[in-house]
Amino acid sequence: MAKVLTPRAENYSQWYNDLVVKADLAETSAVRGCMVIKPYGYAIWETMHDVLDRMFKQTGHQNAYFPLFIPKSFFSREAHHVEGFAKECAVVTHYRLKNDPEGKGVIVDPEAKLEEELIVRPTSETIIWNTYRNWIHSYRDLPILVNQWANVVRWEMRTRLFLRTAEFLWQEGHTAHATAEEAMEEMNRMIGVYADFVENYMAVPVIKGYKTDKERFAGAVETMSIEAMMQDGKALQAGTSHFLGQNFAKAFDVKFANREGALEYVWATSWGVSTRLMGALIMAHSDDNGLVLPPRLAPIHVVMVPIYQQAAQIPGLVAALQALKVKLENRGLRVKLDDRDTVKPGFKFAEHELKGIPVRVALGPRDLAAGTVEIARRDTLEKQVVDMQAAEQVIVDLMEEIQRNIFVKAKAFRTAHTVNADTYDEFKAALDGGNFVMAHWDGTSETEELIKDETKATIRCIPCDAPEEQGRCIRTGRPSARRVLFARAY
RNA sequence: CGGGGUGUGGCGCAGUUGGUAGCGCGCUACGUUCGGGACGUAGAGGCCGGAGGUUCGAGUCUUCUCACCCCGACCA
Repeated sequence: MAKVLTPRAENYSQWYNDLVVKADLAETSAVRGCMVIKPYGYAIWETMHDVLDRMFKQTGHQNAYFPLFIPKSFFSREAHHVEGFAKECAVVTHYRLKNDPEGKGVIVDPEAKLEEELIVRPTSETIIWNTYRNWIHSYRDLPILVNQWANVVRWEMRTRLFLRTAEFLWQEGHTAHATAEEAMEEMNRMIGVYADFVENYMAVPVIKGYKTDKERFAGAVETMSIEAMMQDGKALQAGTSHFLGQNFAKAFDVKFANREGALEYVWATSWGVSTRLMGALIMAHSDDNGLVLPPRLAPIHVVMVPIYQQAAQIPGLVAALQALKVKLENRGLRVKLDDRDTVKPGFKFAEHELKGIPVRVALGPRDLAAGTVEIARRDTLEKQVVDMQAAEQVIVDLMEEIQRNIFVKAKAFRTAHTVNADTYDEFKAALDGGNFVMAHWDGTSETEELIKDETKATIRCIPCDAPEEQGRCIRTGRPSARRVLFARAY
C-alpha cells in the first residue's frame, strides 16, 4: 500500500494522489489537466456552495447566468485585461465534425470554420459588461448586484489537482455601481464575506489585504485577497475581490445618466472563489489519517458503527443507534449508520477517518449492557465512553468544539510560522523554514520581482491591519512605511 | 514550451547478460473471525502505453510516438 504523506511533505502531490483520491474526493480525468470530482468530494463543494450562496443573498445579491462562449473580439476591448487573459485559453474555431474520408472516425470539418473564434470563458467580465450596456441607462438601474455559479477554463501550462485545474467550478460576482465609493465598499464587503466564510466555516484563518501592482488582477484598479497558510508553510490565495474602476465600463461603453442628467461611466467590482477552496480545506487540516473536515462543511457529521460478534446481536445494537440517530437528526445533524456487514469495525474506523467525518459513535454488546456508547472525535482522535442518555448533548457540543478547535489549531500553527524579518538573510532563512514573513519593502515592482527571482517568495498582500511602521526595504534598504506579507505560494 | 522521471493485472511494484511474466495489497468462494484497516485454504485476473525496427526469439535492445508525474515559465 502506498505510503501516506502529509501535506507538509515536499512532494505534496504524492500526498494528494495517495490520500485525497483514496478519500474519494477527486481524480484526474482523461482530459488534460481536468478533474473528476467524486460524489463525496462534490458533497463538500455543494455544502460550500450553499453556505456562500446564502451569504451572497444576505448581502443583496442575485444569481444569473451568462454564456460559456465569448467572442474573441471582446477580449481586445480592455487593454490590461488583454495582457492578462489573451493567452492560455481554449479557443473554439469550428462548429462541425464529419466522417473521416479515410474511415478513421471523425475529423473537424474544414468547411465549418467560425468567422470569429469563440473563447471558452476564463472569467466573464467581458461578456457580462457587454450585456450590462443594455441593462444600465440611469442611476435608477444601479446598483446591479449579480453573481454567477459556473465553470471556467484556463489552459494552464501546469495543473494541480484542486489548486489549478484546466477547468474549475467557481462563483463570480459582477457588480455595477453609480459611484467609486460604493464600488469600493462592495469590494471590501465581499472580501469580508469570503474571510467570514473561510474562517468560520472552513476553519482556516486568513490574512486579508491588498495586492501589489504586480499581483493585481488584469483590468482591476485594486485587488483584495485573503491568504491562507497551508501545513507546509506555503500560502494559498483563497479568494479575491476587485475594484475595477471604470475600466470595463469604458471598454464596453456602459454609461448611465446621473441625477443631474449627465452621462457617467459605471463603476465595477468582481469577486470570486473556486473549487481551489477544497484544496485549501484539505491542505490546512488533514493529517496522516486523512481528511479532517470542519463540522459546518462535513457532508456527514456523525457516523455510527455497530460492533458485534454474532448476527443475533445486530438488531439490538442497530435499534439503539437508530434511536440516537433520530435525536441527532432532530438537532440538525447529518448522521450515517454504517451497518454494512461486509467489512469489520476497524476497517470502517479507518475509512471514516480518511473521509474526515467529525464524530464517530461505536456501540458494542458491552456498551449495550452498560447503557453506554463510545464517542470518538476526528480532530484529536480522542475517544470517550458516555452514558447513552448523555450522548446526544455530548455530540451536539462536540460539533462546536471541533469546529473551534481546528480553527484554533490552524491559527496557532500560522502564528508559530509567521515571523518578522529585518535583513535579507533573516528573510531567506525564514522562508526556508516555511514561514510567512512580514518585512519592509520599498514599494516598487522591480524590487518585488527581484525578490521573487532570488527567493521564490511573492508579496501575498499588504495586510489591511498592517500598522504603520517606519523601516527599510530588506532588499534595497530604501524607506518603507509598513511591513507586507511575503511567502512562497501555490 | 524547456529540464528531469515513470509507463508491466483494479492499486503499488519487481523483472538479472534477450528465452515466452512474478510479488504485495485488493477481488471471488468457503471456513474461522469481528471493541482499530483479521487469518487460513482455494481461485479469477496481464497480447508488459502505442507503432515500427534488430533477432530464431523482445517486458528487456533500438527508432518514433503517446500519456502521466516532478521542477520552471504562466496562473484562482
